[in-house]
Amino acid sequence: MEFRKHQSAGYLVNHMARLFARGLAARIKPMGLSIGTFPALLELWETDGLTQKQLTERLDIEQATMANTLARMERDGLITRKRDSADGRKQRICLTNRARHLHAPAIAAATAENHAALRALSTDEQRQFITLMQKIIASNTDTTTKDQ
Amino acid sequence: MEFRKHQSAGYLVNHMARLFARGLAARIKPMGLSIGTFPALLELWETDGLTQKQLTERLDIEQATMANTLARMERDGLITRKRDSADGRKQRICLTNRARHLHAPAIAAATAENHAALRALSTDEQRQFITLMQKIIASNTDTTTKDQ
DNA sequence: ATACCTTGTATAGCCTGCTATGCAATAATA
DNA sequence: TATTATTGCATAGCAGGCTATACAAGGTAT
Repeated sequence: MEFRKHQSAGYLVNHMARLFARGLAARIKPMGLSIGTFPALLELWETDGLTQKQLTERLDIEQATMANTLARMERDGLITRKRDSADGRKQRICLTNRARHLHAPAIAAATAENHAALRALSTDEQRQFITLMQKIIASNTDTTTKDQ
Repeated sequence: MEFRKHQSAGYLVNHMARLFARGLAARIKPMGLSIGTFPALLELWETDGLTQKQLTERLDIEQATMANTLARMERDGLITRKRDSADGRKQRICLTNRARHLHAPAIAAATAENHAALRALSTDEQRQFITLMQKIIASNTDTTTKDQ
């Protein structure tokens, strides 16, 4: 049973994710943002008016998690939710002005955190790292029913 | 503002961590374990009777998080907590028989999950990936006051 | 038209992470 | 020795992840 945590991918991935989360949280807290909203904001900055369903699919997040995240975002004045006139089940998620104005500083913060977190790696190593993660994610994600 | 999530280390790390967590959770659920207990169990399987303080330092987890995790572990019959006779503030964490017997199957589950999650990578790439993560974690961890 | 199925959200309840705070035991100092 | 500081743990409260479940809106089928 020679299991060494520092050689275990799962252990390292978890630890690394907590370190990234702490770092980004500290950077975006001053602008009133928390990390859970970030992925949703990224999607909405690119295409406003997405459905909750579309967000869950694009972000690989469970529907219930997204519903709760959107509730907090609405509470914090980042989004508004409007029922779709054509299909009363759907809710269109729209950014508020506040959220639109946070685009540039939030992206800057995320970029800075990525840079800082990877500072121990050379440019080549950083590229390798990204590529390896993309492979891992692709092979562990069910793409058969996503984002059609 | 050309920010692409699939090129962002932070985004990928978060997604990857959720995938690993889902995978391990599914594998250890049948034995009545959840992922939050795993790091603590790893330490205790190696050296039983550690203090809560020692656990938080070795796992880079906040004290409050560890206190809650240990409370769940005690509730679930994985550990017992005994006050230290020499220093009444400290609590020695000891594994129950149940936890000791879970060692082998739990390690097997974690090993299997690591293997499955990395199946898209060659042996060389897996080594590179581990090494890169170790570098990132080391450069983002404050080692000045840890584990003295 | 009625009954049934599917789809999109919401809610309840839990785990795992965090910060902030309280408190008891010990250590240090005036 | 009495006071103060430090140390170790617990608790409150929240964010963000999950599963299970409820429910209303929209389709389908008889």
